[in-house]
Amino acid sequence: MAAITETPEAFAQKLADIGLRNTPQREVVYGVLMKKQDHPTADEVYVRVKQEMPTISLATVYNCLEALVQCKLVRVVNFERGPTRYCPNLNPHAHFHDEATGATYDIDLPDGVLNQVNAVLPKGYDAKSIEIIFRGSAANKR
Amino acid sequence: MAAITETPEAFAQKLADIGLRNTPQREVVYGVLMKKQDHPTADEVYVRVKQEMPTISLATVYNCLEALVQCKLVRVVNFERGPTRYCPNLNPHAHFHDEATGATYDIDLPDGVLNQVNAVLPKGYDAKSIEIIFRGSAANKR
DNA sequence: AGAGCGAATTAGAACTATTCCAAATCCACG
DNA sequence: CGTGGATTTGGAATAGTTCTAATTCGCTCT
Repeated sequence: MAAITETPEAFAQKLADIGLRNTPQREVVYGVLMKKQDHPTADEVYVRVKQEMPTISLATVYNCLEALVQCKLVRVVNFERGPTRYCPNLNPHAHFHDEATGATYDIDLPDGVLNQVNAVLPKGYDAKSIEIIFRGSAANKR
Repeated sequence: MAAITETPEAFAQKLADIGLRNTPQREVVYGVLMKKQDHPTADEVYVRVKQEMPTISLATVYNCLEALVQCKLVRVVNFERGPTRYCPNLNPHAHFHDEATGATYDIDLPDGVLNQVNAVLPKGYDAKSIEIIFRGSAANKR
């Protein structure tokens, strides 16, 4: 499931919270991520954004993605060699990587599971976030 | 905990299993990984290996690491932008990434946990492996 | 409305990690 | 001991990302 859709004001506020401005470019980049939640690379985002805003540069796409990550509207996903991917789903979830197709699916995580996993940490370790990645095959999904 | 130390014969056999030869370079690279289990990058491995075998090339280090990954003596670890890291610990374990120091620690995983985590997968998903990454701070470790 | 000013954007250069390539070398087998 | 396939090597090439310097944008303060 997608995160709650942000109003333009809430979006601007999230940026303002960390001292950044809202800009048309940042809105469009965020819009593109929300529209199709498939963990695109920066390059893929660039291609999609250019359809709405043909003058945008790749450097700006990187800048916008970084801004969105900073203000916690987007998460970065790095589970293999190769380009970083971006994920606007903010609910607690794991990623399932289908090795046959290369597709990535979000797996919702019930509250309990993260606590159970967190419990394996020995004394002295304090985790701020937990990331879980499955690899395997997914039968006829999407 | 480290994986059980391989005998040279068992090491050669693992390679042979997938149709690769043993070579001095591959032994040295593996030895370096076993000696200091700190998730080095290919470059770091290269530096360490050169002390024992000054003529080795970086391309060969990449080749050897790839060979070791193929025959499952080493795991690749990719949890952030930047160079791939290599891990010779084959026991089921998670990784804890200390954001303050950049250090990575292995966290042993009791059997039950992986099963519990696996149970969150909806019908149709079949996971061959599960990777768990913690991020946070570790008090006075190592 | 206009000036000033820091933030954001842009294009392209630079950089890093990795892979590719072609030539030289090694090694197992007949 | 010669042949063939695998491996190693150094350098060139590539992919993804970050950096840089110049321009533009858009508040804020008159």
